[in-house]
Amino acid sequence: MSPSRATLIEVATLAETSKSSVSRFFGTERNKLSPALCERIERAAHTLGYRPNLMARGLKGGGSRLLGMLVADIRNPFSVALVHGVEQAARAQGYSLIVCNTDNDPALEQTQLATLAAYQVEGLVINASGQPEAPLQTLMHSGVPLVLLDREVNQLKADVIGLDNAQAIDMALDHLALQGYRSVLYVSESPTQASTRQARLIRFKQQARPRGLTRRTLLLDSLELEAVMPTLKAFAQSAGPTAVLCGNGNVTLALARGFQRLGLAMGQVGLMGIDELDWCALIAPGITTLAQPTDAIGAAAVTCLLNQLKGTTPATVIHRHAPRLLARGSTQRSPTLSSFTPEQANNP
Amino acid sequence: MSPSRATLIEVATLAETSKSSVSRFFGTERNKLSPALCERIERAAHTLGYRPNLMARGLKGGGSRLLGMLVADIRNPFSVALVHGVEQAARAQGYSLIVCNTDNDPALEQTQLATLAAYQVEGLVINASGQPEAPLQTLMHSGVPLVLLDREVNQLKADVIGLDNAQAIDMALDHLALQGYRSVLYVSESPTQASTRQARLIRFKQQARPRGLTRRTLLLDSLELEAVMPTLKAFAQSAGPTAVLCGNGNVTLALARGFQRLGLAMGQVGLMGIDELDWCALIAPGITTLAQPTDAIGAAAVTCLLNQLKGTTPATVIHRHAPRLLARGSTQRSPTLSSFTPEQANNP
DNA sequence: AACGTTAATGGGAACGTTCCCAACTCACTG
DNA sequence: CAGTGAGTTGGGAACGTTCCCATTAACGTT
Repeated sequence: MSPSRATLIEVATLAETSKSSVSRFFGTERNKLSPALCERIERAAHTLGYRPNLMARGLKGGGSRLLGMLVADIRNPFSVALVHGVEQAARAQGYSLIVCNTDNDPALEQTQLATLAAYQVEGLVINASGQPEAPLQTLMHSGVPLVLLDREVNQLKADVIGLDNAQAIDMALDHLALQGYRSVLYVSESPTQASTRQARLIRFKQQARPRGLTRRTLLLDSLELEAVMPTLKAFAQSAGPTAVLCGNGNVTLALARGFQRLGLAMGQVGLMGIDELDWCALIAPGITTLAQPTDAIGAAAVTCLLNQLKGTTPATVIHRHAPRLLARGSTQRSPTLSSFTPEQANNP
Repeated sequence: MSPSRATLIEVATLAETSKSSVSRFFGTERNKLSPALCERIERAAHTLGYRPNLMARGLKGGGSRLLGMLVADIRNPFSVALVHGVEQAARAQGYSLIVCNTDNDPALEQTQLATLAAYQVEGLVINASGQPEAPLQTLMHSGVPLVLLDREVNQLKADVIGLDNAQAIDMALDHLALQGYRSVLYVSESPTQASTRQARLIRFKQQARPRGLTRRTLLLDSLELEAVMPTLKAFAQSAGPTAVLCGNGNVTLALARGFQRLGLAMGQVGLMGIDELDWCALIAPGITTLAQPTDAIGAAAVTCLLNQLKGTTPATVIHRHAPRLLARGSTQRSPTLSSFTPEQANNP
């Protein structure tokens, strides 16, 4: 009834050879086989529809060819872009990716980590939501290669790959200053858990004044409109040409809502965000953003992982990637009167 | 140096018992063990930091506790929402999910399918990008439970779970008619590959006229603005209050761009989309959408899969889920003059 | 002609589990 | 007091691979 999957041995029998040879054929030693045998095996495998059982392979030293990835929030488009980059790079190297979402829940994160480990992944890409220092320490100690993506974990001495946050903040401030804004409000979600948020916030505090900008910050536990409005309202009425800088995509969304609710004209009050989103070019007059090179970051993570696996360090992996500035109308103080089009908005 | 993972046997030795008992402890037969033994094993496992090797378990009949999911386009927010729903439900049932993205590439789809099968997944959730009929047929035949998500596959006799497309189109048409539009343009990506697109298109063609609506369709191979503009321009100038209905989220994005480029006022020319997106409430005056219950759909898929696994069919799984109408300004012909706010826009 | 040397193959033992079956211990029954 | 049965426990054989080592054949070299 159910002709459950063919096995190595069945192929061997049909090809009139031994399991060793068939194993070699599907492994890395195909060149050690005579052309004749190769062809017999090929044919047998094909008629039986044979596919190696990766579980069995993973069991015996051959390696599971599996990479694990932990994502803090799979519904965040930025995270998804990272997943996409990592998956693509992994596939290119012959690895599969098992993705676990933690929904920003540190407890769930621990569970998922255990699960990933249980599947004998050969390497782990971690976009942490909490600070799972202990379990990761254990994992590293037991020889599992490990790369942190976007966010660091406290004391953990591991490779971290992500945006060059300092450069990003600098670029943002330079752009805002150049556009004539004199006072900047930096809005971020609570930076206690995520290293990236801290790094950006600190850099902002250091670098605003040297550029002649008055600075102010707003740290949010919730992105509800109610949490945003009072500060935004007060800030919009304060002195000097003012601009708001958003620490990530979610914040940009929240503030775009805030602007709309207050009837603020983007540009007149500047609005700029880190992370590029589908709709940023769409909302008139277009929201200026710093786009992260997510595919490159994902690929770098995989490269880094495989380097660790091989023990070699052939190509240097770039840990801090530069963002790309997409300048649009939301940081232009006096809008050109020509009608706005997405095309114009997409070009810096 | 690397105290690689503890094994069942090591735990058994430390607990001074047999591997059978330890296996029972971590399996489903813990109740067959005496409390004393349980505690010894518990302690031993804890001091050794033991975690069962799921690869080994998967090898011997115990089941891999792995579910596979194939996603057509992981960068589509709708797909991600489905992944989230499936993952959540799977976890609740003690299963892990391995997600493979096919980037809408049928060739890649075949590869990924093979990979998933190679990992001995216990069940498969397929959001097809092509028509991988043959490989799926094989898979089903070899006893792997299988559920199609959102899209059907030609001749394949398998459960399909997704939106009630007919109801969705009916709801959209009802809404548009009620709002006073008389002529509707339905825009969809090429419906050759995706059953969902076909179903919606057909229903639209059937149901528009009975509601007194003049109908027109636009099928797109590309979502580039150039492909959209001519038809949109012509349609906007045609007779009767006109409205555009978008077949999915991507199309909604493309048409929002088109409206903007032409300087069309949303509402005056209606705009409505299937799939809810972050920014639909944000773009003044808010885009009316039909939201899919993605979590419910994902959960239903898992339930369906597990029913097949158990052989029982306890609870009936709803295959056709109803959408939820989010009425906003983009389908309101004469905008109320009160200032637009997202809050108002979110309530039907 | 006897001897390495290399290339191509085959046979078994692992890998860490689960599952089947056997064995042992009790407490009860007849 | 043997016999039955349930409740526990242990021993071994799988599962489908890979890897190590042994074997064979073929080919030069001395």
